[in-house]
Amino acid sequence: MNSEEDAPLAPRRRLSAEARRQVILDAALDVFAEGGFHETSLESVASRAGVSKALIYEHFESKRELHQALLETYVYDMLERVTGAVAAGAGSAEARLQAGLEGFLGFVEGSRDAWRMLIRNRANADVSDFFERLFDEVAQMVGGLMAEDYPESALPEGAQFEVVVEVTARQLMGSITAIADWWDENRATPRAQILAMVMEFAWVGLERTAAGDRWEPPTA
Amino acid sequence: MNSEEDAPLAPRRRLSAEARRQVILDAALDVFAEGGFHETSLESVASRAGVSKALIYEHFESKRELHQALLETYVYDMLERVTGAVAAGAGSAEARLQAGLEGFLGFVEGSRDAWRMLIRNRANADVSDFFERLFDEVAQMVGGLMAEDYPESALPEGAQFEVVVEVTARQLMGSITAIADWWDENRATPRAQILAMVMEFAWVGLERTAAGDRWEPPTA
DNA sequence: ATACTAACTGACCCGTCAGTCAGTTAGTAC
DNA sequence: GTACTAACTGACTGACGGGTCAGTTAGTAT
Repeated sequence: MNSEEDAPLAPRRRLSAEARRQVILDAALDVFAEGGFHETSLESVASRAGVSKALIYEHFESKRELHQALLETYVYDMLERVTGAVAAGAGSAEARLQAGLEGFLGFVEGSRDAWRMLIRNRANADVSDFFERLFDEVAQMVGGLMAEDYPESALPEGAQFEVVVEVTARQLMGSITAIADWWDENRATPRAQILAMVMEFAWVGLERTAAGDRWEPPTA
Repeated sequence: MNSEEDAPLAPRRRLSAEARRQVILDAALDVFAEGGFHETSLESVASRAGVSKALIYEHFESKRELHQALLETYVYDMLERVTGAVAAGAGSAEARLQAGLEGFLGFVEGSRDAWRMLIRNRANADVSDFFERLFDEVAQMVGGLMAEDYPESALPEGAQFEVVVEVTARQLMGSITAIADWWDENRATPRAQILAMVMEFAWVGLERTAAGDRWEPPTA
């Protein structure tokens, strides 16, 4: 137990509007990261920020707006990191995936609470909108990758190319978010190892799918 | 709009305790499948069941107990399907994964609302306990698979074998649940196609990881 | 000192919801 | 019919939480 005041716990009296707003945002991130939107009361945000609930309403119109302000901040941050990394990456799809992943893992590592807030609130409509945006990025990358090599002949019976892209991108995202989720609670593992494990599992499958390999049910 | 009464909407008057309990459970599954635990009121369960809220308390001690009764039912159902299929599957790991997947997809297809209830309530402690149980099954399978072939030399620097198993199993589960989630809202795609796409993406990576393939960062 | 403004609060309102209880009524037994 | 039981309900309570408002007080300007 630290008898010293933890930064946001005692920000006593009369800050500028700007500064107070930030204190509230930090407290809210903290609290929303622990539970879902509905499970979290504004009162708990207020007490975490060392401030009365009424003051929150001087800075935000509603609980939802406060929540969205947080999303906006971190979502842009994260999308930038990922798409920035992908765009800056060298030409090969493998290098681009790697770069995007590194950007993503960097975000999870650096903004632990923000990441928690996102996964703990997956059910929230605003949050799932965000994941959809991120998904679009991933799908575009996968689509680009597959468009290069994927032979018509590899399509499963009656399936459309777009469906294969979509499903593959969903799986990729599913495995990556699952690992980020796990990593968040097992920080001992260094980032480079996580990256290697994702690439081993996901890249291999992705590459072969993109190249048009088909899986045949083993004949019993 | 169907002017006929939809099954659970008009179960008028004086059922046996047994039968009424079932009506309530069905209604609850329906309603919990739409939103989270906290977002769903008992009043809405009651009106869905065509019954007063007080009656629910004749059959269940609390909202939580009702929710858990649902989980218990479907969780056992699902675990049985998956582990049963895995156990019954032929010897090869590939065949066992395929069988488990088929069991899983069969559950998602046949118990749509139950599956929705599970993913919409992922944040709920009871539900995540369930996913952990399912994960244990998957991890055991992956562990068994890797134990056969995985060469010591393939371990990333300083990583433990169990970590590689755990992370690989998490990725596998992540990609499978992501696809089930998508499939739930895109039923046009037949089950066999979903199966093929998972096997193409996930099995390939899994197999190679298990065999000890290592991913090397491309030299820039 | 006085006045002014903007940060800040305590106490309140009101809707919602889990959970309770005193009864009412449908079915059954005689 | 009467009596009994078990299914069932309406009207309630108490807690909680989002949102409001009439003020109070810290800082600043003159």
